[in-house]
Amino acid sequence: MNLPPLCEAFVLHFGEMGSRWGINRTVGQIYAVLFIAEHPLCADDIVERLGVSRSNVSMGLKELQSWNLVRQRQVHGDRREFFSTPDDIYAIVRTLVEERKKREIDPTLSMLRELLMQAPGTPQERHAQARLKDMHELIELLTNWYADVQKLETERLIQLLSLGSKVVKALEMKDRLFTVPGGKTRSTNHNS
Amino acid sequence: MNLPPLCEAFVLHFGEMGSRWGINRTVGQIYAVLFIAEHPLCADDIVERLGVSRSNVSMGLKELQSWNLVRQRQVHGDRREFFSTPDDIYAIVRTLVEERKKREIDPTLSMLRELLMQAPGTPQERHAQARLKDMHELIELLTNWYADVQKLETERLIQLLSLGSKVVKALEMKDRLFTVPGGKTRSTNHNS
DNA sequence: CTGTATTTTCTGAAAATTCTGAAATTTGAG
DNA sequence: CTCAAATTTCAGAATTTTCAGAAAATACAG
Repeated sequence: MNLPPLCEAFVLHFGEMGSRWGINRTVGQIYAVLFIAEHPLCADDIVERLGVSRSNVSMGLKELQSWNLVRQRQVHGDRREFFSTPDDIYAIVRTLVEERKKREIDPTLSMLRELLMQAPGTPQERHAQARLKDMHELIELLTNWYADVQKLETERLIQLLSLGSKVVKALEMKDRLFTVPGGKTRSTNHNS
Repeated sequence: MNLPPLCEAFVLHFGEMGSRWGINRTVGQIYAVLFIAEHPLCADDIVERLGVSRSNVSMGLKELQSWNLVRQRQVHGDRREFFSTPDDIYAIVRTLVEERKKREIDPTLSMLRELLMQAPGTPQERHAQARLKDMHELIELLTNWYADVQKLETERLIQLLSLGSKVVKALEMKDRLFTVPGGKTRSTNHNS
């Protein structure tokens, strides 16, 4: 691997981590190299840095593009294609979450919905449906939260995340302010 | 696979999904079977339902236990060991997040911290460190949010998630209430 | 302690995946 | 259009993962 030690350490770790996700090691490494690169790189730059075959890099880049995690760029006066990751790391995370949702959550949600429509034939199926219903509700709660929060501009999102659970206390205070003294505390609704 | 159609569909899907995570197909299926089971199951029950080898089930259960995703239970007057998933699906998700954090995020954070301590030798390394710093800050923001929110009881958590981004508006209102008219709007701080 | 039920570990075979070099295709300059 | 540079596809080799069945270990009743 043709990289300074610090870069190499990062790339190796990222490769390992990648393989704990569905992504294979090389694809993870390609991404890491692009992430820390000073300029967009062409495929042969990556070959040189990682010491893997040209075809392997080609496949890896194709995979990363299918995830929208790398963009293809033109360098003036150069016929080759160059690749880079977005500079904005928040944008990267948004993409990552979006894509994983699309590939893992959405299909699961449709599966669950479909199975919940069926009439259970046995007590075993009836019980299974009850469990599936719990799972479905939780996933809906989470995806609705995500869909909502995902619309915020980064600045707002950071604000929200920084607050963490303090939000709950803040809202209690607000509730107290707007609730008739002695009346029942107005509960927050549970819709998206 | 010896299961009613509805259960089988769920188990198969879960197995597929499992293999997109690091988990292998059979382990995913074992989990699914336990998740929808009416009672705790012993290893042979799982063998019968999934039609895989006894040894495979043994390995799979061991793996799931290492993730704290299944618990081992005793059935009165039976020498065999039985397994089940927690009833509370929120608890399940908490465990899942906790374990993934432990295995993926925490090691990444230490790696990043370590590399950020090093003195960059080349401009290339200097630039890499800048990128690593961005990544480190974002991960810290997210894990701090998680650490904070994770402490909430489920009821509160649901409340918080249900609100989604409406929280931001609510807080703006609160800010307005407590800000001196004409003064600069007090910004919310960015610490955990 | 003995014998049986149960679980775990081990081993090699089968399956899946990752990866490479070669061949085929695409792209664009001249 | 022609040619060379660049990229992609492909077939099979190398590697890794998964899996079943055998063997070993463990637990426990009597």
